[in-house]
Amino acid sequence: MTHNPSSLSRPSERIIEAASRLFFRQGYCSTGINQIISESGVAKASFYTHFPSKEALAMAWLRQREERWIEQLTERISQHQLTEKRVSAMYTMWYDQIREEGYRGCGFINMAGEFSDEKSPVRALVRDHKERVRQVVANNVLNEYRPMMEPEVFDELVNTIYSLFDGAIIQAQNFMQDWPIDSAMKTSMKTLSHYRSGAVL
Amino acid sequence: MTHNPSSLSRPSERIIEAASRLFFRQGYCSTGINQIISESGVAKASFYTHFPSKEALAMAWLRQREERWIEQLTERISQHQLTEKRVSAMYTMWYDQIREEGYRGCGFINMAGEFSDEKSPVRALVRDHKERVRQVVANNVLNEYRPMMEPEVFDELVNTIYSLFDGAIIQAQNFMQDWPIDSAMKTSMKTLSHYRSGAVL
Amino acid sequence: MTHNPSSLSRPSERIIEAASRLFFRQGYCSTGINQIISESGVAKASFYTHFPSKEALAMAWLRQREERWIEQLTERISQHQLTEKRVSAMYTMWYDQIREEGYRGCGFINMAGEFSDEKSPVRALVRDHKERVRQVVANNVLNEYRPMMEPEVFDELVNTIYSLFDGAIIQAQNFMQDWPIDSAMKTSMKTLSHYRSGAVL
Amino acid sequence: MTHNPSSLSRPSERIIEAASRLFFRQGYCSTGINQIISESGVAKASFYTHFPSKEALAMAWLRQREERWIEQLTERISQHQLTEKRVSAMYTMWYDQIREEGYRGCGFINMAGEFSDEKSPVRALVRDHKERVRQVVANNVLNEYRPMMEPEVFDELVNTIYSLFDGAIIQAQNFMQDWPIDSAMKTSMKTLSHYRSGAVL
DNA sequence: GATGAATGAGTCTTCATTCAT
DNA sequence: AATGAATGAAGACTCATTCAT
Repeated sequence: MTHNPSSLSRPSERIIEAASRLFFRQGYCSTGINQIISESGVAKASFYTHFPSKEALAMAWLRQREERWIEQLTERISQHQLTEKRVSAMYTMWYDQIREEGYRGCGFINMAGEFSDEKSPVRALVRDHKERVRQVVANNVLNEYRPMMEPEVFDELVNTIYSLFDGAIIQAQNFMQDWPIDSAMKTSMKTLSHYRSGAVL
Repeated sequence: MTHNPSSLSRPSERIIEAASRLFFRQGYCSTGINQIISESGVAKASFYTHFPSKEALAMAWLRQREERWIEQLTERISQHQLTEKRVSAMYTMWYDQIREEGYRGCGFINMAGEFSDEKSPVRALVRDHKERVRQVVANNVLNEYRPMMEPEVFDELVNTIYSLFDGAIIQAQNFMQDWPIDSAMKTSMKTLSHYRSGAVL
Repeated sequence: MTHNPSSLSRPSERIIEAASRLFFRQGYCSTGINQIISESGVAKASFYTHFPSKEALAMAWLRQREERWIEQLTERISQHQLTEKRVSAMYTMWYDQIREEGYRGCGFINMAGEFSDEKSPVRALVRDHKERVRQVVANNVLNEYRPMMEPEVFDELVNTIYSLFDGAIIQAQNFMQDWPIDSAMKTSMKTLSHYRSGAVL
Repeated sequence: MTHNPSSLSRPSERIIEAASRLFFRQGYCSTGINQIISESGVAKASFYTHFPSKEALAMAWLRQREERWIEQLTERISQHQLTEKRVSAMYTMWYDQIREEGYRGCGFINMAGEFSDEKSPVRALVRDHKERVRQVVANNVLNEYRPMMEPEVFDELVNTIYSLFDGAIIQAQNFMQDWPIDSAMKTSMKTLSHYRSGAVL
């Protein structure tokens, strides 16, 4: 019966949807509660019946983003059997993002940058996210390689691929160009083949 | 009458000194003008006689930081002849930083994260800085390798080393641990040897 | 399912019980509806089915407090026959209160202080309470003295004893010490003996 | 050159003047910063350049009131030599107040009632004020009696007179009538004569 | 060059209350 | 009778900036 323009019926969903857009594009500090409520079409007090604080909303958003992000990542990866294809699937995810209007890099990293206290729960969320991505790299992307080498060597490989990935995201955000992604993908491929060939042992 | 060691004579220096500390540790948005003037001991109006705006102060700080940073980087690098030693000199610079109380990653990247408009002059400064670091990698660190390979291959090498470096900084900030630095250094070394051995041709 | 000792079955009772605690300890203005409903375990809308407004709740609480207070006072007084003992019974009631954690003086007086409009029904309730206490002093405490003196002298005695009592309560709250109670009790005793001896006639 | 309607040139004075009126008449909680700034004609931010918080303003007001109050009290007392006249001078001060539009009792007591935490600096101010009044009673009002009796007896007398005084103020506020003042003054006089006649030794 | 005072617009959050179910 | 959701108005306070001296 309710058909408002933002198309999401439940207020808390509309709030998160607005926060998602605004926190990601403008940053946490630069986005005020006023903007969030005006764009989500709820009253200020209504906002606070759904979220105890602005920070709590940020965390709700990050949790949702985490869920969807991991879901999308694993789904894309699972469409390939070959490890190399899986690695490149990770990067093509970013290719799509980077082309969107107003690319802003990794939402998690950006949020962490605005919470200087490393004990902040937001920082913990970001750490958890990054750790989970690392696990996806280990268990879903590179798992085929695990039996081929010593555990510490495998861990080293995982860390390398993962660091290349993160560095590329940052640099792509910084330069607003593709080459960091390309470069990291190429290096990742070479690294893979070297580890596979046993050159690193 | 006040002669503590950190008190600098000229107001504008004291302001930048305070901004340096506060912008880096707390972030740009989370640091108010009031805190800056109170910690630098100047009157509010005096601040605005030295800097036209908060953003201008941020830029002045970044320019100073850029200068000192490149200076320190090139100096450390120039103390070694061997390329491998030079690469490891880059990383040891971060080892020192990461151990300081309240490590906050790369000040430039963090600032860029708070200026969402990619056309902002602050963003330009950050891009310039990162580009300049890339040039240091190419001209001061890896220059010995340049004649050994095709230009595009050399560029690829530079990008790889540089991306590994940036990724490590981010992840060290995120996890507040050493391993990303270690991992990136190791991978850098291997990458070097592979490129040197011509395996990548 | 929740069966803690302080949980009362009927919602309106639980609400008054919470209000009693909170209004008394924190004051009327400083206590929000939210805290009252959260501590009484009822929904916000349920609160308003039982009480038309926050002020109405305050009045309900004061009425209950009035009832219990007078009841307790008269009961304590009635346990003694001697007028002096009865007077001291009034004060020992406060001795017990003053030793409780977070003594806050007279709940009625404190409420009156937060309702600046003297025409407010809350103010009327407080006036009624104080008048009733005065009547207890006249009819239950000092009644033995009434036939001994002219009516206006008796009224004077009643007012004196009662004012000493109220002054002591205020000062005990202010200084958080016993001496005002002690002092007022002593003076009350002396006053009694003087009036009895006819010195005041 | 500046002749604004509120006639006080300096903003901080205008703010305290407004606060004085509003805090006293409406109470602390019921008076918002917005009302204070609108009635004193300063911008919100200007308020906060003069006072760090609402509570700090309340304290500034109480300090000013304390000063003026003690000043006025001692001056009135000093106009009489006879102890009985001095005591009655204390009470006539209240007679004047009580007749003003919107009598609200003792500003200090009312403030204390709104700060439930007895460790609050406001509470400390109120305690200090009341203690100072007690000292005025001892040193300026009853000092003539001091050599006539044992120290503890004198203290007892002081406490009694002072408690009668405070009780009268509260009750006058409560009933909005004169009789508590009359009654307390009469009792004070009798108490004086009894102590003087040595009846209490 | 330096400064204390002033400011409009904004910050996040809470208020007591009402509505639809 | 009970409730989860919604709200306009107000709460205290901070923002980066400007002005008169």
